[in-house]
Amino acid sequence: MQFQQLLYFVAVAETRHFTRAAERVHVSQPSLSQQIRALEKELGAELFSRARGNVALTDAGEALLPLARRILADTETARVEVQELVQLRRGRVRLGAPPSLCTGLLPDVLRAFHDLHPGIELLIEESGSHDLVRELARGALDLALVVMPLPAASPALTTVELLHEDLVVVSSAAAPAPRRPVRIADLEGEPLVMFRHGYDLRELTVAACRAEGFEPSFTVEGGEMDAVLGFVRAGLGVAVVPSMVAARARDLRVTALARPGLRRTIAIAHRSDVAPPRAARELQRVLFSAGTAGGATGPAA
Amino acid sequence: MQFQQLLYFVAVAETRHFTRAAERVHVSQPSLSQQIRALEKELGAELFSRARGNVALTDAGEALLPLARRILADTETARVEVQELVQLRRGRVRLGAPPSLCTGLLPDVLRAFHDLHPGIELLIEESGSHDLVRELARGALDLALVVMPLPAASPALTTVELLHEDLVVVSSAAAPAPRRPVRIADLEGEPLVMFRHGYDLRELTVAACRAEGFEPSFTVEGGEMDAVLGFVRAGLGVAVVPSMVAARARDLRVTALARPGLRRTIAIAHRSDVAPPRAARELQRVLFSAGTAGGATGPAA
DNA sequence: ATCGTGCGATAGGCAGAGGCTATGGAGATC
DNA sequence: GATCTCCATAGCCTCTGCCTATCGCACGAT
Repeated sequence: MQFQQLLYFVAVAETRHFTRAAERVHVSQPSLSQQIRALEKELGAELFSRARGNVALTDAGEALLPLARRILADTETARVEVQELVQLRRGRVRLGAPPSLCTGLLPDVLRAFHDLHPGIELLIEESGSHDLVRELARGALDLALVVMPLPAASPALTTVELLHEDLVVVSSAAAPAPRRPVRIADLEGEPLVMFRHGYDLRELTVAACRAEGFEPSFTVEGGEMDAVLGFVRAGLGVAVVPSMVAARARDLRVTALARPGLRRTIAIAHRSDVAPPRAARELQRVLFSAGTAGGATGPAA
Repeated sequence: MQFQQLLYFVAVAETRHFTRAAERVHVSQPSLSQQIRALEKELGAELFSRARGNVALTDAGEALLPLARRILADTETARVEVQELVQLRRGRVRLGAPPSLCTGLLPDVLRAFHDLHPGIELLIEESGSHDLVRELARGALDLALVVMPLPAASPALTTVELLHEDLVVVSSAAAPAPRRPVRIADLEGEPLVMFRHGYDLRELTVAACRAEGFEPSFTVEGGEMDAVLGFVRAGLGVAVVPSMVAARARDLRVTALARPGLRRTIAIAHRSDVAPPRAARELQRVLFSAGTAGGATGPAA
């Protein structure tokens, strides 16, 4: 049994006419007759009574017709469904990202992506890089934005650098302006508002201070991104955040760090062994065009 | 898209293994790979992610799988349904027959047929030959038992003689026994119980009397078969009926007609231009074996 | 590090299936 | 009775699907 045979069969059933059915399916009449015969032979039953000038379904033909129609409709559905995935009219991307990027980069990028492909479902997992790497490996995520370098002993992931973010110091607009530009060493003794454990920014900042030979002092610690910014706004201290996040908090004073400053590298990661779904690759593309077009520094040359 | 490709696709999806899938569907592994590739190319999307040692469905594959399963299940159903018709496990016969045969021949034959093929639906249309011929031509009946010869101007029907029935005279067991054997001429003046118009038996009997030069006289006329027998039983007169019917009315006196007597020829008719359904052909076969095995005379040599 | 092993992809050849054109033959039509 | 319509048949060609043989690659064991 073959799809063409069913197609021809339905055409004959509907036209009650071999020659016209052949025209409809764009084959010669003998080819159509031959295929109908082959189908009848395989099923072991005549499907049409070929009375002169009056082709009619036999009982076997009547039994086959609805199933043939359904099979053909299903094949069409299959084609359409796959096409919708291919053409990004439907689909799903499971994207992991650290909180700082969810606040800074993602809103605009996801908005742009959604405008391009409104049929694609976007699932965001907001976690530290460590968790994201694990979820990627499990197959629970298609893509993740991660802070480089990845934790040691990472599973086989492919990473592509997306952008470098400069870190800046934010402080309350009401407080006295700090010296500009701020050096890391200037943060010694400075009251800091610090993220909870798990933020890459925390590890990065603390490591930088230790490299300068001091332990940073926290007035408040443990909050998420929004809370940290709120504490800073309330004058509880200053915080080190990505420039992209600082740019969005317009009522805070933003001070750059003195060279060489602090920067972190954001990369897009996915499993090396399986190609991400079409929609995920498209999101990756949009992320890159946004990354290079936006204010942050693009990937290293 | 082809059925085999879907079959191979489902096999790979279920085994997650090209080589084992190829074994399962009894083709070589390259052939299977090639067909999967062809399917992927036609659909324009990868269906499997071929990670080393871990073949997995892509999103397109996930979308296709349920439809592929359903399509394959439908083809199997189609095969089975047609087979059931072919093997007479299912089906329908629309049989027309005159009342005398519905009373005489059919009960036993239909019982035998039903025992052979309990899944076949039997629809009986009880009418005069004239109506039956019309219904056959319309396609409302598959087969009809008709009294020969057919009415003039019959549409293109194929008839096969089934049996010759002798007509006999039945009379009340309580009434005085008629002379034996009765001649047609003896019916002159004899009170007759006569069927309603439309019975072939009526036309046949009246024609026979007229051929002898007299008009038959009816005490009661217009009843169906059962009513006529009842009137005879009640002593209202005698009636001319087929021997097969008379044999079933055991409380009536049955008297043969003197040679050459009266007989009628029963034939099986169907449209010449379309072959009857399988079940109808089978009923035809059973009718013949019953006709030759039963008490009546078989078809003319 | 090297080799063996398992697995999917690739190459090349063969046979069959399905398509086409041309033609046959049986009813219907004028 | 000539013609027309329409489905079946015949013969040929191409393309496809299957096969065997082999490659390439990653992984595991030695």
